[in-house]
Amino acid sequence: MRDNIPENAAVRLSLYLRHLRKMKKDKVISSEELAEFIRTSGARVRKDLSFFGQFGTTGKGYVVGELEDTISKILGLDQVWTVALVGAGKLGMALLEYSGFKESGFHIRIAFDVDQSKIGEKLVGVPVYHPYQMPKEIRQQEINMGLIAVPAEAAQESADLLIISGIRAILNFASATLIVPSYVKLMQVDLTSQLEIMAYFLSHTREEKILTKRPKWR
Amino acid sequence: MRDNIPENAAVRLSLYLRHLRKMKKDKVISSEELAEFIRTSGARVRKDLSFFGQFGTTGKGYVVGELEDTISKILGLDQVWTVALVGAGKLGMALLEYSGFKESGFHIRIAFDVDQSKIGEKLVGVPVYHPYQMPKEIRQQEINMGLIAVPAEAAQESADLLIISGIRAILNFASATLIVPSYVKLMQVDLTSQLEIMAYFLSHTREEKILTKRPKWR
DNA sequence: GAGTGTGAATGTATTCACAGCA
DNA sequence: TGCTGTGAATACATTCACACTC
Repeated sequence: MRDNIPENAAVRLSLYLRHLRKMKKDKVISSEELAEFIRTSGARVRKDLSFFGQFGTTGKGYVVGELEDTISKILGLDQVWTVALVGAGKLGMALLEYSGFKESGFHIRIAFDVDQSKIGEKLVGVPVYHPYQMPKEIRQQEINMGLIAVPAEAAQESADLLIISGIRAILNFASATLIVPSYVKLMQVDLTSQLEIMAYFLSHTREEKILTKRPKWR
Repeated sequence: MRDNIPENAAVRLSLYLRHLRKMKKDKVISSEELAEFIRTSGARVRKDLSFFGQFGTTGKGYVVGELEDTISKILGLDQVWTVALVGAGKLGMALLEYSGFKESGFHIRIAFDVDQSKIGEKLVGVPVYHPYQMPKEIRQQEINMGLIAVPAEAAQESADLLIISGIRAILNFASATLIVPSYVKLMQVDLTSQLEIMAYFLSHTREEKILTKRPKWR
């Protein structure tokens, strides 16, 4: 247990969890079954879990409810995480209105924007401040994470402010490559980049590949 | 050149491109400089490019404008890509309104929704159809890619319809693990999952790590 | 001299395969 | 018998290091 955990074990754990949540809590599931859903191997599932302990019953599998709790704890989801939104434009508003966050224990508590007409108001129940108030407000309200939804030009500045304010995890929606210290976890959601990758795939996939590699599908 | 291309070379190429676009076209840049921006090594940049040919000048580096064109071609961005949106709710609308797509050569040409009040209308200039018209319309209008922005329960169904309609690249925003044939490129944008990964990071990063691994920062 | 292009060396992730247990 | 947990084997990705060119 726990020699060295693969970089993206957390990614997979999150996916396992998503699947487990949809299942009956008292069902028993094998690593192979769970793996199939996430498009990986049973061995990978077992190894991912083995880094953190032994949760299965030999010869049986894993009890769904137990495993769900275990993974939740591993991911740190046994607490509420507080989130700050930087940028309350169209995208920012969509994020504020997205209910999925709260359901999963992520609460957007505060927003920042330079638009004077928004400052002092509440948007979807969330108070809006000017960015210069970030260090003070984020510390006071003990915010854990930041979402950046500003234009690309302002993204680095926003990140710098968040980091100065003590934030150690940032989800960036701006189409900009941010530079952050390595003790900050930066994740990127860049739609244009994703489409470009799909374009690459479409451009480079030849018919032969499609025909020869056709797999079992559902 | 071109023995076997790493899975995520396309991801990095897209990032290189983003940086090059911001630079003077006649500047010459070394692999090391380009790498620094993207947080990788010069060797990795050179290797990524070497899969596709030789584009640099020994002893000098790469001409920004030329490299930009080259990478654009590699990614298949020398054409317009047509996109279908499935689900015209809040998120769908935000996607329709997002101007970044068109700037990069991705045009949302058609949308699908089950909401009768939207069908037959145009949203942000894009006509809305009922999903049952997908196979016909997508073929007729020669759409290349699909965006799924429906509730999780309807996501698999939407994917199936897109695939039946001939779509080979799907960007899924629903919080659902979709099953698609391997000849379809599926990319996932799952905000909840991203936040969970950040929670994991925050839960498992100990102070010692922060202190010992402190790096150069800007 | 400076920096590309690339085989060889290293490091990391995934898969294999099986001992051991319910 | 069926499936976990895990070392060993394999595959894959990254980095190193240097011959070669402008």
